[in-house]
Amino acid sequence: MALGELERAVMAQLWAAPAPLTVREVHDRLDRELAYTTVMTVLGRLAKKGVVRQERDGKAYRYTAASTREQLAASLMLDALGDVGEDRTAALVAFVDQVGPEEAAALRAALQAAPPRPSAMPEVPQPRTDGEQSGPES
Amino acid sequence: MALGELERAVMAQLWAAPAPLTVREVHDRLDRELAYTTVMTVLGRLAKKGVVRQERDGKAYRYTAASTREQLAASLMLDALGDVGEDRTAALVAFVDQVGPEEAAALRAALQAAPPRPSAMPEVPQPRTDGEQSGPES
DNA sequence: TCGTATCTACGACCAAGCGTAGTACGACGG
DNA sequence: CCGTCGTACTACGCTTGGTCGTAGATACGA
Repeated sequence: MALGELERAVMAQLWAAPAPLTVREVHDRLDRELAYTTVMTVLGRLAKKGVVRQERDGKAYRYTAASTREQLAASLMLDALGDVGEDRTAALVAFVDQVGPEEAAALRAALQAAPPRPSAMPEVPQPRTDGEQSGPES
Repeated sequence: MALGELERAVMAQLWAAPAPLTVREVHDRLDRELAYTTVMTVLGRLAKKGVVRQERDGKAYRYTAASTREQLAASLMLDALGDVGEDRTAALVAFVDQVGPEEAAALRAALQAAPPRPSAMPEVPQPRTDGEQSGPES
């Protein structure tokens, strides 16, 4: 689904904030000179896509990112992987070839942490793994 | 940049063919009922994006994919990684968490095959687009 | 030399997604 | 009762992708 430029900027604010933000708060934190309603529209669109969650707070809404930045990035990568590659493993090989050594190292470490066990659940608070979470599918 | 639906279908034909194809050939192989010019336009756009290369063959052009399907998938994944994640390694960890065990195994194997070496660029056709090369950037 | 079949080059149209914003309207505090 | 704040709805311009039509060059057979 891939976010647009402004959408990404908005997400950045949500990710940076420790707590849910209102439209006004997001608007104020964005450096750009935007109309209040612009930010509202964007947040609404993000909510419709499932990328952010909105919770009522009195008259206003507060918005939170539905998944972490990393999870979203991972989902997007998965999308790309599925879109073009039917041979996923081959694509992954190519991917490893294209990432730099640092990233390769990171991958190695990640794979070590999550062995071929389906239950790759460390004691880290895994965000909301019910029906759907990390996958704002396109 | 992410390809559209038709664009992907066209690419599939190019990847499936053993040799460069003309517009007509692609058109004939596509199952859909499309105007000849539609396929031509799409091929032209793909060429402009650097995803396919066109070589003159008499009056007509012959088209080839600029990179393998796997490489393109990998590039797209890289794009996704860069778009949302500034913390690339963390995103990679999340990615590993999201891929299935089979893919994880593939990754492991790929990492084993390609040790901490820089410049892991095989002799695969790099998208000859004068200005830019390895990246059908978004 | 004509007519026809091919091609490419251009331009056009439409739908969808994104950036941007105005207007209408309900709720609240003075 | 009135200004403020917040949401809902609508809209418009742009870009991109899907889909063609038309025009111009060219090759080939009659």
